Amino acid sequence: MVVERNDRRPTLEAVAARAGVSRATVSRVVNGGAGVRPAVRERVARAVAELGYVPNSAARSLVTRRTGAVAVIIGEPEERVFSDPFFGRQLRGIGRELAAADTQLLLLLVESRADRPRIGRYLAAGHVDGALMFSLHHDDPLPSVAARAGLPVVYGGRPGWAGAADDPGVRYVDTDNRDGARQAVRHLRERGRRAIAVITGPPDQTSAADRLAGYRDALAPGAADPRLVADGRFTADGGEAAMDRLLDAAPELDAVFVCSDLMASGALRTLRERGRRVPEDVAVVGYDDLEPAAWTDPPLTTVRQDVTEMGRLMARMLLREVADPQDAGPAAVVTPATLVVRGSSG
Amino acid sequence: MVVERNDRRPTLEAVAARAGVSRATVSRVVNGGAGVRPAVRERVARAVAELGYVPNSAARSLVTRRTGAVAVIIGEPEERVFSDPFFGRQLRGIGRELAAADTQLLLLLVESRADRPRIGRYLAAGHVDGALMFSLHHDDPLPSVAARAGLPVVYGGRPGWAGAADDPGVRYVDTDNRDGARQAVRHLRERGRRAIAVITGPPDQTSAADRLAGYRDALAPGAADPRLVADGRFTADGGEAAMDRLLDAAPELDAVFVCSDLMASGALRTLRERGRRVPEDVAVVGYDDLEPAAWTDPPLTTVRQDVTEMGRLMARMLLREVADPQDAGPAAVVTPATLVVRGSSG
DNA sequence: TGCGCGCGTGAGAGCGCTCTCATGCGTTGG
DNA sequence: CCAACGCATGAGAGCGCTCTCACGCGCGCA
Repeated sequence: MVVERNDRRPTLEAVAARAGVSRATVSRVVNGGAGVRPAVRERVARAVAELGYVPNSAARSLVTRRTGAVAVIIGEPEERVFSDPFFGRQLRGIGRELAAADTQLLLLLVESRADRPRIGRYLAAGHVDGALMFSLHHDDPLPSVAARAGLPVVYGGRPGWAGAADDPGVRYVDTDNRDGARQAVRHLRERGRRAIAVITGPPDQTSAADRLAGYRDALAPGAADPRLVADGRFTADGGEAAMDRLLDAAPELDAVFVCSDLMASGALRTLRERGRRVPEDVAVVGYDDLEPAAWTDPPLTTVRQDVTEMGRLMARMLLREVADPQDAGPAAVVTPATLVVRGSSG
Repeated sequence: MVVERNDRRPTLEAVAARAGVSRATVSRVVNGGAGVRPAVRERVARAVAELGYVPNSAARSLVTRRTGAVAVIIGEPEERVFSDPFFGRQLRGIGRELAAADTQLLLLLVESRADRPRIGRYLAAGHVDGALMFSLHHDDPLPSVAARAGLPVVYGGRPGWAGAADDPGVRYVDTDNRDGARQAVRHLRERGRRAIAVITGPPDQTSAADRLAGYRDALAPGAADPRLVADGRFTADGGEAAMDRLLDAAPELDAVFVCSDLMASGALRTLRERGRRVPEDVAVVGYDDLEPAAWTDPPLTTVRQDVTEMGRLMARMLLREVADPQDAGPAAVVTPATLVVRGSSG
């Protein structure tokens, strides 16, 4: 026997019938109730409550062309997303800002290559009013899918593809990586260090490229030395290996600017193993100011970025564009970086 | 000057006109193309490609009553979600299973109390076909909101409210916490331990309650001793404090079963501080088998649960119910727990 | 040659909502 | 006392899609 499940949820029509008014009036009440006599509004509100009416989002967004939701897309495998406190803090900022605008945050994880088409379709199909994108490789197809669909997007960090920085249609929030790096290196120079090495991230990430540029900016004229540059791939192990290579190539180095705290933790390990004292023999400055940075021995001097605030800014930018695509507002916002001096730099 | 942005995306109508067929035929092609002559199908496909047509999800789900998306709801603040590898691994299992069914995973974070109504509305409004819920407090309103909306839900871990376990309408995937605890305690007894203490989690979480029950099951008859039970609240600090209390109350204890690895790390700290050797004086068994468990000194004997597999099972259960609400299938699945013996238990 | 059948296609209703516009009522001012 | 106005309400179109049903064509069979 097939049970006829009549679990159709109540419609506007049903509420209207119960309250003895028209659909239009119920709609008005549900959407704020302006221009409805208090007595009627009251009656409708009661009917809504009694039936447990909730507007059907599909029907509503079919006509309003709005969904009240925005997607956050992180192009990293779960293992990184769920172990790096960076994303958590950024999401907190985003979440708060969106909640204030009564907008639902949908987190979409892009793990494998195969996820892209599905997510692209999801975006293009109009499930969301906009998207925030992070950590996409420069050849990721999602930005162009979004652009073709006319979907507002704000990027976390300056996107890497050619021309992105100058395209006023590409909106992003970034921190001043270049200046942060400059501060770090200047600080090392002020402490009297002269042979300052750098451990960089993957050159195809703009944050890594910018930090390297800042390092070069702040170096003494003529102090640039290719032996003092090593790629640590933004991982702890990579940092460890890079430090090894640097010490082999340039044993005389007396400082190292490491472009992420994670890599710095690896570099510290190598320095300890090879008997270099920090900061006496080699001063170390990291980048990011993750919590564990303060736990290292000695505590890590590093560069802080206000990640939560960046999240807020991204959300605000997106909401503004969603509300009014005409009103452009700034295409990019760059937040300052601050040096946090601890023991590792002497 | 206001630019008339005609960025309306192409509709079925437009594709139909271009291909010289009716809307119905285009719809057929878009949805698989069964019963359409190859030549026509080809023509339509070309028109779709040329116009970059993507079906409007709102219109579609208005009639199909399907969205092709399911929500994952985690009732924890971001800081926990994004630092506990547990969720990441579970999400990987879920994500794989959903991707195979071409279903989009939406992660909804519930941080503050104020988020609930919005999320409740999101679920009730029909944005998703079903939901997976984790870590909800037993008084969380979301389950009842979902139930009222007729939304299929599968819980991660047996839900805690009264009667949940016996209600065939409540579906969940859990691990056999009770048996895992039994194995742990039995193992300690086999190693000759007699005064076996336990550090539990919050009693309102079913996993904590079940593990405590398993501990009691496996104890020697008459060996139950209230001095040997302490609540560590599932945190490292809580475990540290609980161990302190246990040693004060029952200095003769020769083993402790700690209901989570995190708490065990705290307990190990206390034992070291108070000069008890592990495992010679006090044997320790944890629970969860998080990665860091193997890093402790000595490496932690613990109980492993296949978290990724649990995620898969949850997703599969949900998809099955979404596909056919009649076909109930099992209301609950309990996966086995396995003891992993390392150095801390002697 | 005639009838019926099956298959490919189109016409059109309807999903649940919003929004415009018309309508009807009460109110005010001349 | 009537015209004019404003405000609350209702009627109805239409958002973009799916799906049922009817239609017409070509075929096989009697």
